[in-house]
Amino acid sequence: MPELPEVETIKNELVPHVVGRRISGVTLSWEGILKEPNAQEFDSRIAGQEVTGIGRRGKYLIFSLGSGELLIVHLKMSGSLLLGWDSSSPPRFTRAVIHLDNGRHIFFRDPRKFGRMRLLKDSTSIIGRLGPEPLEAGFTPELLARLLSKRKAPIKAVLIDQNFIAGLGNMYADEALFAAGIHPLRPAASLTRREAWRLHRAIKQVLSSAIGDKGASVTTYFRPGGEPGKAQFQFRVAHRRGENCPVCGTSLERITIRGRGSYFCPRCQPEP
DNA sequence: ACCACAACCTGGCCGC
DNA sequence: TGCGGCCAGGTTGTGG
Repeated sequence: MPELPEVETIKNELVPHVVGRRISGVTLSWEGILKEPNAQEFDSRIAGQEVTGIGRRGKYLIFSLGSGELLIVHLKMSGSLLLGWDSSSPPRFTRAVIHLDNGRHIFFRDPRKFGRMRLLKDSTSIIGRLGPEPLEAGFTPELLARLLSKRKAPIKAVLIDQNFIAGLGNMYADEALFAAGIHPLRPAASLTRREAWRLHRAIKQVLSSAIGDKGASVTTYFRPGGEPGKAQFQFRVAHRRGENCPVCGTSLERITIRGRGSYFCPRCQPEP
């Protein structure tokens, strides 16, 4: 599932192949992948544009175009962007193909059809509400502690709220809570100052380490060249129900919080 | 402002 | 071999 480390990796690995190229056209194999504008207008506005840069905000990928417009892509749960030379044999579940002027193509593959792309003149409506970027300097322990003190919901639910912090998803929230020794059902405001600081450190560590491993290939995530990431091998609790805790040996548990599977160690992360 | 939940989607896996 | 049920979970919209 693409969270911040996966989207960051995709961005980094697309840049050398895509920035400076022109988009000769886009083929929609499934029109629902385009959120706005309509297909006809999209085609006329994007054809011939140079990609001048690729950025990331939270889990959004942002392609800057020569006209100043932005192509904003969200991969949701099962999307990937794969580079290839042969558009006559796209990967299975390809929903759109972005054709580049050097004969290369970006295949937007997405089995579950949750992913979307849109063409906008201005990104503020999309990313303006997002919380702070957890790997940037503005995300300080003091800021995290202050934000947490205002929220009564379970800390797990708060961490995956994109308006609270941008980019953290289900897997890395579980990993950060384990690293900080905090039970996922603890009310956010109940964290002590010391716990908030531990959590701040854990979030940064877990995300940076996963970027170093080029993301986690738990189910459908692949890098643009088709290779998997390696971060899943570093997971200590996520998707490991029934396995033994790497710290204390206790059997790891899974509970559902806000409809999301939450994995934790009942001993290292004591009940609220 | 905060909180909670349903809906959107479909493939892969497991047990029977 | 087939089939039903579970699991994966980011965002949006709705309502309290």
